[in-house]
Amino acid sequence: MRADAQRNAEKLRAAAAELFQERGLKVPLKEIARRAGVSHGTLYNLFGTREALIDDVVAGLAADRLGAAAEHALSFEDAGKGFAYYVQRVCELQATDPAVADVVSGRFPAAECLMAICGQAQDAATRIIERARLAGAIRPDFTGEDLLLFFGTSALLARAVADTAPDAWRRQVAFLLDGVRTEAAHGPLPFAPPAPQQIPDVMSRLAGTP
Amino acid sequence: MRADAQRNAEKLRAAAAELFQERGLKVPLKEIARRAGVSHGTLYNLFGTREALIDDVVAGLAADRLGAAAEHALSFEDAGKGFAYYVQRVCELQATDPAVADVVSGRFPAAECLMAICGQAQDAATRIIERARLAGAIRPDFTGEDLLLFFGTSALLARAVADTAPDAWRRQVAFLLDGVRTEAAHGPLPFAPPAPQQIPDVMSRLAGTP
DNA sequence: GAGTAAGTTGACCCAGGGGTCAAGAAACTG
DNA sequence: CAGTTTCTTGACCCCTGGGTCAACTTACTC
Repeated sequence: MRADAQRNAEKLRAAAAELFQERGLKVPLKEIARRAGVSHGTLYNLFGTREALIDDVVAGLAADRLGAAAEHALSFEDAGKGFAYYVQRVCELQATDPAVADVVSGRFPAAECLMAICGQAQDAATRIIERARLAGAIRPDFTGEDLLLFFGTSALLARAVADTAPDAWRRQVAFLLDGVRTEAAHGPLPFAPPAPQQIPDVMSRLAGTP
Repeated sequence: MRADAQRNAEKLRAAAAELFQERGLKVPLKEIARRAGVSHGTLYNLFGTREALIDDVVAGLAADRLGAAAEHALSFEDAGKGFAYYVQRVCELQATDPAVADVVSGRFPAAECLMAICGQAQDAATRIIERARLAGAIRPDFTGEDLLLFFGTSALLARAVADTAPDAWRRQVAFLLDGVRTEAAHGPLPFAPPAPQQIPDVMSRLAGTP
């Protein structure tokens, strides 16, 4: 590979990393090229497909973060607390990084590494749930699939509220946790709900252009 | 208005009603015209904007359904049961009719009648929640805004699972209800979770082209 | 410092959706 | 039935995004 190609690939990786993190994995490729200061032809030339770029730029990072979350969750003495930590942490990652949200949601089935990560995350989730269930901390009929669906909706919510009420998703997480754990008590809710006048904005983002 | 224009408007209303119900309120207008057997120019001519068409075709229907749900919810002796009914019923409406889902989500802020309905639904929700709270059936920190956000995510989930696991959303509703009510007991979950092999499909729909 | 291989560019193609409008067709009206 | 008004049509414009490729530039090699 020629030196200038190497440089361009680097510029493209940097631009992609930025844009993926800002706006998710389906940012227009031409925009990535623009930010990298390079023709979009070059992007296609060096990476071929969006999936390859994603695998190259995002996969490792996402794997690290999700892996760390799972590991930490399993290190808790209290399996129930570990479970709660995991759910919150993954949602937090999704909220702070749209790219991670897209990874967890499996939005790009064609990106190989990414799907592998997705699978690992799912396995981790299953283990964490199983552990909490055996400890009697969560209802026995809660499954990994339930959690994944929740993550999917939570990712969308987090993105929808990001500019308006960036912590609104935390309340939904709290409802889920309270709906799933066996202990009766409701903990106090984190943060206030969005103000009524924020709702139209948030709702339209939720359903609108993702 | 000329007789043929009247006829065409009727054909367009019918086609729009069908397509809105099948695929939600952001179906391409040209497709509506195509199904009506009419040029898209005629659609623009007779209705002007998508919002006008929506107001004309969907608003009344949605208002009726949501209104009936609210009314029935308030007719329950047990305020907590009324609340649970309302949440389930609204989600059910969203699941069976993408158009209603879009109405509840406020996806089209420019459609006047529709926004009015949205406001009414919100008021109803607030009343139902307030009643349940006063009866001590739900946690006191749960608000109408929380419920609306939940409806927003639930609409997306229901649509995502529609073809694959059409009742998967019911479990998330159950988690919410259990997370929100003051009684300790978890009811049995409605339906099984989606099968693991269904998850990729569902997740990609959740995040994918809405 | 040529010659050659490698890489870059931007004009170009496509599809899909929103929207407009001059010309032609159809329905009323007297 | 002719004249007038209303309505319809489909070609046309816009835009965004994905993707390709011939012609040009640049870097490496001898």
